[in-house]
Amino acid sequence: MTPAERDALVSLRKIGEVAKRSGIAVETLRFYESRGLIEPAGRTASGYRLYDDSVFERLAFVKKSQAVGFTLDQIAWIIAEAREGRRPCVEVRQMARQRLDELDEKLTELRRYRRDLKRTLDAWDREGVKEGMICGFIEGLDAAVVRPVLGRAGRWRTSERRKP
Amino acid sequence: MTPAERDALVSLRKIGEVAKRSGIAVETLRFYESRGLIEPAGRTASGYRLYDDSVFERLAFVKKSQAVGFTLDQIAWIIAEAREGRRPCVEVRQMARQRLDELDEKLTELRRYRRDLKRTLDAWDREGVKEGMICGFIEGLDAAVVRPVLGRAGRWRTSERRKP
DNA sequence: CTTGACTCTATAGCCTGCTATAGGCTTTAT
DNA sequence: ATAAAGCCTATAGCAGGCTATAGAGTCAAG
Repeated sequence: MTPAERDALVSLRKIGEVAKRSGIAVETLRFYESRGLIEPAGRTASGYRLYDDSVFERLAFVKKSQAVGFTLDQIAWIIAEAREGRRPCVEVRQMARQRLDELDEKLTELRRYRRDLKRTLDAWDREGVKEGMICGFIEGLDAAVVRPVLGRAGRWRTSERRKP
Repeated sequence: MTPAERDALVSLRKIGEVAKRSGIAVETLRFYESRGLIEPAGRTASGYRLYDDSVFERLAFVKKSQAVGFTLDQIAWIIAEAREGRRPCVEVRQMARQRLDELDEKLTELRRYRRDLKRTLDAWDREGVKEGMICGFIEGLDAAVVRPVLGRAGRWRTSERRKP
């Protein structure tokens, strides 16, 4: 019985198999480990990571947490708490609630944004190309359109870290 | 009459004043220049950038273009076209239309996403903390929730660059 | 004439979640 | 026995739009 066969009997998998089964790339799994999201059950004598099946549950947890919108840091924090026997329910709820609020904010922003763009396009269609630098581009937009541009840089959720 | 006074008479401003008037940071202005978005009307003997008032129009153009959702590269392209005497109306319209489509897509995605999160939170409130790793967190989410997670990493507009 | 505000270039960092590369061992299949 | 495939660590790069720092020159006021 080779070592590999022994491992297989107790369901220990190398990283490649975990990647295949989970659909998460090998490099990403190592990256997740570095971020404290997963960890191998052990290592072979030669240093290969060995995972038991609980890693799939863990990965599901990570994916679902991401689906809720948590950052990897938040997820790592939750996992660390859980590992120390705590159940950070209150905080997790709060985090989720905050995400919901952020989401609503973003939705409002995007809708307004979409409305403005639509208006501009319609104006172009109605009035055709006008004077101005580019096809009446500037004229087609009223000053109100010039807003913070969606939290700068087209991102959302990024903690605003700008000096006033 | 000092050189500075002469410049003032023909409305030539140094970068700091442009920054103050436009509300755009000095470094950002230089950054914009490096990206081909603006350029000084000239330089002083000692190398200071001098801008005439057209820079404000230009900056307004940039801001408005950003407000429509164009990337700096796109904006730079439009400006370059204009500088060569072309009026890339057709392309600009197409770009705007594409942005509108992307926006609609993103809105749909966000709405669905919000709905799922709301559902999860409501379930928590209704059923209280259940079994599971973290306060029934995993159980509270059904498999359908585990989706590409908003184009990965909470971004939008980023060109999808993942291998299948 | 000095001090401090301003400007210059060049380069690096931020943010997030990966993705890729280099260089070197180990295991598996032929 | 050998070569391909897989694994290891460490480090760098990407996307996008800035922001910051270092080190040095310039200019205006007191």
